[in-house]
Amino acid sequence: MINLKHTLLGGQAFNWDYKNGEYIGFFQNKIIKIQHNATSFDKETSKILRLNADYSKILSTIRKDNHIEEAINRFPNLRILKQPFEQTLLSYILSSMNNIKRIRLIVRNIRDELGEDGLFPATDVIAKTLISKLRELGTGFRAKYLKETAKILTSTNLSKVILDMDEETARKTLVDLPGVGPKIADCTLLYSLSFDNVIPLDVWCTRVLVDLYGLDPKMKYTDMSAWAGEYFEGYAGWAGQFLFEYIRNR
DNA sequence: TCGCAGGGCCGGT
DNA sequence: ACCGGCCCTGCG
Repeated sequence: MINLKHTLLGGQAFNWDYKNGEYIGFFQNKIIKIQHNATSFDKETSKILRLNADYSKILSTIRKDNHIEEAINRFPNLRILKQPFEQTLLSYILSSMNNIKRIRLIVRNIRDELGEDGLFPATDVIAKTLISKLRELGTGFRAKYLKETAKILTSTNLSKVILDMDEETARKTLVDLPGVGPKIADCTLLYSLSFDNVIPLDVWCTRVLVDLYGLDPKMKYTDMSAWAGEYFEGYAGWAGQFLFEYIRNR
């Protein structure tokens, strides 16, 4: 059984709700529903949930100490999602200096005011929306970043070519976008592009690495990231997700 | 109540 | 490399 609750409603997606026994996710081109007790999934849902990932191998690789062990036991069958690129990137632009509850609210404001039929709006719609309108929806200082990045996505073939890039090339490309720094780039690399050894170092994950793993809090982002990547041997992203949920819910 | 902090990033120095 | 500022609001 997939841990749908913590996978869909945890920290890696902002577009799912739980209602009447089913999880409902809104995307730019479709609504996806998953029964809470589902044991089989259609092709599309399987792809999003990454059912073909070698879960037992991932777990056996990252089980390196008591902290991660506890986190895994606390959130059994937690998965990393594979989410559509543009919506993921745009949503995470809203995450900077924000909290999850409010990010979820803003994402819904954008859906309700700019989207149609309950869908998240197409990227070109966001690109054409006035900054003032975006600010009305609660985006704050991120409004111009959201619009500018949306404009770049609609006027280039970035969304297509990034799918064939290696990790470093993709990261550099992402960081060049307005409102996208190392953290948001890493979220996109992991939650959409499936680079499993990328660990988005937000305040929570940094706190874990400092408090539980003894890293120097003054370490630079890239150094801390490299440490985690080596320690968790290819699956730092998965380890980070367990630890993130663990520390946020303790 | 009130001040801090929230899945950071940008621009100036 | 470092640091102040930033929209807005949830939370203790």
